Amino acid sequence: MKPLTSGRLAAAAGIGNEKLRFYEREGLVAEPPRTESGYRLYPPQTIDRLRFILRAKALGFSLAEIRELLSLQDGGDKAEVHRITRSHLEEVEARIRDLQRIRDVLADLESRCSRRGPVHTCPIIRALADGNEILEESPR
Amino acid sequence: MKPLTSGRLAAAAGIGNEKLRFYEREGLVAEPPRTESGYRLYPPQTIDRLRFILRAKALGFSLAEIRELLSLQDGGDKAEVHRITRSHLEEVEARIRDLQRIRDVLADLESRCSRRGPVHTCPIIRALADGNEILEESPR
DNA sequence: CTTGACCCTGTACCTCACTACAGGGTTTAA
DNA sequence: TTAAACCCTGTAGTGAGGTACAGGGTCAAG
Repeated sequence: MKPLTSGRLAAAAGIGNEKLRFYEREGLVAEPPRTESGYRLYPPQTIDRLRFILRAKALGFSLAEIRELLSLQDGGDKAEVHRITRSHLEEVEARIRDLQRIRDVLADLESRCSRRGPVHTCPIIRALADGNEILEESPR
Repeated sequence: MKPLTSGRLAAAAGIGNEKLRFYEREGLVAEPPRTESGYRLYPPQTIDRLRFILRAKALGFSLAEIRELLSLQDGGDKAEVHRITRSHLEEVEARIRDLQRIRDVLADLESRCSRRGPVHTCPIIRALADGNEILEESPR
């Protein structure tokens, strides 16, 4: 396969040209060689690198984490990969717990609110106004 | 109780002065009367309004949703309160499902990665590089 | 040889919810 | 009376992850 122009590479990865340039600025994709006239010519493996990025994003890794994972990909420390994954997993689990707490409160309030009558009798509004049964911890 | 200056009100609600001004600009807190010299003088009930805002935030409502809830608080439609809560609840539930899917993939990959050996044999890196067992749906 | 599709750089803008000044004026306690 | 502590306005910056031009240059088909 031959080198790809930025447009072809972006299309092959299913992203836009600007996003590709953004990833280059962010150091996720290496600066490719250029033609005489300044056009970027990407080696075809860059598609795999982009796919790697997109999959990691789908798993909720931040671009900073992805940058780390990429740097480990070719000859890094397995324990490091582990550490990053573990840390991300813990964050995800914490976020799930936060959201479940929120969901429980909301579901409870909702179920206890009859759809009729004056609004100030609504448990949702009352809970917000009076503060009973609402929690201290912060969601992100 | 007497009217409060912005600093006292902010302190009473446990927030900073600038945040208070921000909420005023955003229409969550009404513009209070002023002294001759332009100082804001808040009616003491404003503390309750701020607490309402903070509680709703703790439940993950956006400022736009909170603005709606506040406007319904004094004489709105109960069905509307319901609608907003329901819609937020559904969002929270969707987010939980996304994160659980992510958690499951991460936990599985992590458990299958021995901490030794070359990095390219690590299922985490392999999954990202080769794309097997990763999902299509996007998290937000 | 012209037209349109492509590529370049740089900068500005988007969302969300703040946060941080700069450059003043006012109030209060010692 | 003077210094600290407070208040005002307006504007700009943060972080994350992009998106959208403007104002050019280049390449391929007809």
